[in-house]
Amino acid sequence: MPSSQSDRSSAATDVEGLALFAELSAVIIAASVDGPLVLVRPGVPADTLPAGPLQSGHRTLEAGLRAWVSQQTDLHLGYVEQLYTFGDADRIDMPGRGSRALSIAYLALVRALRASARSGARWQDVYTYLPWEDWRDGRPAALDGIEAYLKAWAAKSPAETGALREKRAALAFGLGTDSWSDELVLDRYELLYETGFVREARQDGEPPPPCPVVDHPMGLDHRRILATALGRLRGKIKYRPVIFELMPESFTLLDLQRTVEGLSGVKLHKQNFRRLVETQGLVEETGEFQTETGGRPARLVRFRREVLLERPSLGLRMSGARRPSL
Amino acid sequence: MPSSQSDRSSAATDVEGLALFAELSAVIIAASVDGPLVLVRPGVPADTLPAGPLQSGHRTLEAGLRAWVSQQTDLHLGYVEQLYTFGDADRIDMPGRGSRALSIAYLALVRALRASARSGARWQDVYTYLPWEDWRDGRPAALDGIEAYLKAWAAKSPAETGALREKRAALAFGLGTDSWSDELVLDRYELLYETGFVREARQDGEPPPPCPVVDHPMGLDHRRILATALGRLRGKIKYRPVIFELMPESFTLLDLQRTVEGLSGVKLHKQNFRRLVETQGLVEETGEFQTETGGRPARLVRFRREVLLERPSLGLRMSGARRPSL
DNA sequence: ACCGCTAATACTCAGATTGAGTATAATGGA
DNA sequence: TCCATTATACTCAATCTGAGTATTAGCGGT
Repeated sequence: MPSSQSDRSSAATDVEGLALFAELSAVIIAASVDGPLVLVRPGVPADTLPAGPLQSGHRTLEAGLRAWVSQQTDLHLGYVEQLYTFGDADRIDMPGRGSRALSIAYLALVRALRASARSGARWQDVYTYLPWEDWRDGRPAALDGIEAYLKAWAAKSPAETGALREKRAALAFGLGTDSWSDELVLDRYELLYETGFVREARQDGEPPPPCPVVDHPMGLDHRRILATALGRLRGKIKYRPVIFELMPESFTLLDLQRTVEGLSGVKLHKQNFRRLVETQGLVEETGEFQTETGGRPARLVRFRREVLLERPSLGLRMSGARRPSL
Repeated sequence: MPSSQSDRSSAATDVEGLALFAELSAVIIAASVDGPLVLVRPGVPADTLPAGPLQSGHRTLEAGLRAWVSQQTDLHLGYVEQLYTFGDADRIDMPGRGSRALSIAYLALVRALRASARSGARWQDVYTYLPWEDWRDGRPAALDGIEAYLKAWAAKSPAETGALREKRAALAFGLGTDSWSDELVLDRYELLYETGFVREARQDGEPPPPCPVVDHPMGLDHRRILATALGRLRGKIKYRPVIFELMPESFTLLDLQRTVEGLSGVKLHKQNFRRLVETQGLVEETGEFQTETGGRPARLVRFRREVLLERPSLGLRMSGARRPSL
């Protein structure tokens, strides 16, 4: 029986007796030419992320996660980072009084794209689940419905809170302005959850929004976890060279740019992007060329691993993030 | 009995039967004129952070944390954010085979400084526990010993790994260069842990480093948690206006600067700091003045809360972080 | 009333960084 | 050979940054 090891205050209620269950879940991201992919286990009511319970054989949480992933997918995880621990009492319907399911979510980046047959896991476009996050081809169509829906939601409440709601929505979705903050993924998701726009937020029988909703179903709170992961990753690539965890050994600068664009969901200014990569010294030439470019052949470069031991904070600050022509 | 709710692969070992115990712990930070303070429960072998077990009455993790803190300290938490979940099997000596203690750590910022009598909790200078992190009065004395110790540690291993170790240490502590990265708190701690410099990393009987070690004892992995919190906070104040969670209703620009300097552990260029705060529109005048400045009276300002609803990413980018005269 | 001390506030300026171009160089295919 | 296409090089103004200098307004003492 576990008991408090350092608590000296008087706990009013049950110090013992909460049956805990911890699940390790992983948002595994890979890059494709069309954008970021996430590994899911396709399921009948909804897709889910690879996950498994924490076991006594796991010396560390990360080791446990790696064990589950290799058991379920044949994939070797490179970069792994802890994302967030979810533990609301209602995150799983009726887990039973006195028991609680925690979910410790991790973000992992992989190079390979071999979907494992062993488990039936499959790579899915990240934006299948978060279609309003992709601005690479201009304003996402899903935003029309969302914008109207949020306006109605704001109008539905008294003036005071209505104005506040309006502001929150405007901030998260850049309404009214011409600025889109790529990192606010979680803020946007939570707004859509709060308003009942995404399906997992609605009770049985509650009507869907009057506009086409394109949120491919995900189980439990997995869409929230995915949103957390995407937001974190979009932030991280700006100050740490994690993007290279997704790239093959050698690649062209355009490959790199496409990968960054896919993740951050916006188009970048090509010349400035190269300038940034070059001046930061993030890559070095391999001496080889990629000829199937459709135009002049491109130098193949590789990540300069030494930068990890030179300056502590180096990433792609995304200068020249430009709005796709409104 | 909890059981996996979404697992379809064959778990090799015990899917059930791991007795879990989750502790909610809090790094509660407040500002004083001399620098940041952390709330601790002074203890005999070592100080510990306020903490308590997750209970079934806690609807959310954050609610549970707030409940424990108000029970133990009379403090009202304002800003709260989840930090990290620690769960290595060996983080507590021998919790028993088949049982595991998780610690879900939170960072909280408070304005008030009333240490609660109810629990005997006390405010302590953050740098009591991490003395090598404070560069406000020039290079911290503790670094002399650390530098020598790390050099010896690197030399102790074969050339190959030795060089790597040297680089890692140089990167984290800015050895050789004149740059100190305030955010690398956790990297530095982990290096000191790995080398056995901090006392909690040493087995019984293992000799302490040959230099004076000034790491005031902290229980369990609480120093690691504190390091995580400080690093996160140092990063966050640069792009989010969280610093104002530590400030009183009205304050002078110098008060604000001192608070930022205390947290980030470096001195800033005064004129540029003000320029930044002003151009970002982070504060507004109250019309009143602070006269006990020792010189010309200073305007009292307050945080412009509206900025939270204007631009999404606003903080004190710490331009003009200057090295204290080496 | 004046002096000197201290800190607040205002203004300056060169160098670096950014955002947004234009210009030129190699390919493959019609 | 011309053309479409992409890579790569170079330019330039606007802005941002780092580091100053200059001026202002209190206080305490004489």
